[in-house]
Amino acid sequence: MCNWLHMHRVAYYRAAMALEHAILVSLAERSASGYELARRFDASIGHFWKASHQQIYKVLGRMEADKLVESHLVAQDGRPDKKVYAITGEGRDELAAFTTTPTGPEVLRSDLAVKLRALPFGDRDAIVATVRQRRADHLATLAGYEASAARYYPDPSAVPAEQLGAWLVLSGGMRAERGGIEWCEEILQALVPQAPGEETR
Amino acid sequence: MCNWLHMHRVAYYRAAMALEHAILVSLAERSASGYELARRFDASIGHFWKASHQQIYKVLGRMEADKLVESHLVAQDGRPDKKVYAITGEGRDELAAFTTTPTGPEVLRSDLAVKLRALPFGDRDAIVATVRQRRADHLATLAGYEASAARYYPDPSAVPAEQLGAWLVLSGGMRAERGGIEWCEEILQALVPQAPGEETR
DNA sequence: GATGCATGTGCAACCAGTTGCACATGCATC
DNA sequence: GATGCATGTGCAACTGGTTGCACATGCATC
Repeated sequence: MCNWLHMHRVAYYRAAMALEHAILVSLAERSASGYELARRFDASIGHFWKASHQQIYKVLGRMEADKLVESHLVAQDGRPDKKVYAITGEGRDELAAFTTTPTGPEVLRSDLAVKLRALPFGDRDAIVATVRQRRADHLATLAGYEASAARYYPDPSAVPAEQLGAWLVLSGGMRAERGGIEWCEEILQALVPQAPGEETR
Repeated sequence: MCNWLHMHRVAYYRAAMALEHAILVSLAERSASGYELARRFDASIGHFWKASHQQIYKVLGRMEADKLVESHLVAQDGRPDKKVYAITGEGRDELAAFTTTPTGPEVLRSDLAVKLRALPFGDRDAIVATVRQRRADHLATLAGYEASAARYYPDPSAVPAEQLGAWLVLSGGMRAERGGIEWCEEILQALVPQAPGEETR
């Protein structure tokens, strides 16, 4: 029972709705409640696609109306009931179709870049502090990724086929963090020239 | 004449409104019409912060109401009149204040990551094609950045202080593109194992 | 018994950005 | 003269996402 609006949306906006597809991937791997999905987005997928629980519930509702997922209530003891969502056949079709659509160039939005360009008009020390913070964030995120990598992919040259995609994503995440760290260090070198040893924190 | 809404917005949303700040930076460097700003966003700043001309006109209108910028009409011959915007003192204050606000971790949204995680549920060849396209896009963007770098910063070790921020942004852009290219190549190696020479396109 | 916390679902208001469209000038080209 | 293009400004409708809030269960802790 697709109404016109639904068809319109699927036809024209598919490329822009990656949150739906991220949820479909997550549910294709394992069924989950909205709450569990939100925590997965905090933990693994969320490193590459953030989503609040409110947004997830909203999208899940729409996806259920679109028959991409279906839910059933599960009673629990010691905790509130939960609504477990599972991907449908239509959802799997949509996910497969998504992989065949071309992806436009990534949109990157860098607050830090704007601040750097504002260097002549702003507070140099504050910007340096921001860069140090950013560097620390990248280091912490990288450490988390490396722990995941060591745990789940101890031998990167022999990743099982069904985990290859997830491994490549994690590897890309580590690359991005390392690149971010190097950029921060280049910036600090340029803005705070001093003995390299002092730049450890 | 700040109304309550305005104060509310400035107080709570400053960190999230980087487009305004990107425009302020651009206008601090040189006054411009909306049309010219849109082209700058296509050319230089836009590599790190996209904005359509419609969005720019909308934000400029709000910024003028907020007294961050001011405009005057300029008649031209052979072309339509234009409305040239200039940054105000208040705008410069706002820009300086922006540089002192902490920046949260960057939100990255990667369609490609979602597609990679969808590998077991989708079309491997189509994903490979997407990665090849992405790699080509990164190569083209990088070539553009390198041309800018060679032209405007022939000696990276001696960048004038007032251009340092812009140079660091450009350098970060090149880093990001090179990182993206390497990631694409890692993905292609993993998905299409073959003689390296064949992976040139 | 109150307070806080993890679990669990969701609405309402708002904001930023996209898409599609409208309309205007003046030049160059078919 | 029509058609297209670069220049120029902008509105209306919509979507994706954020923020703030509400409400519920049951456990542990003060």
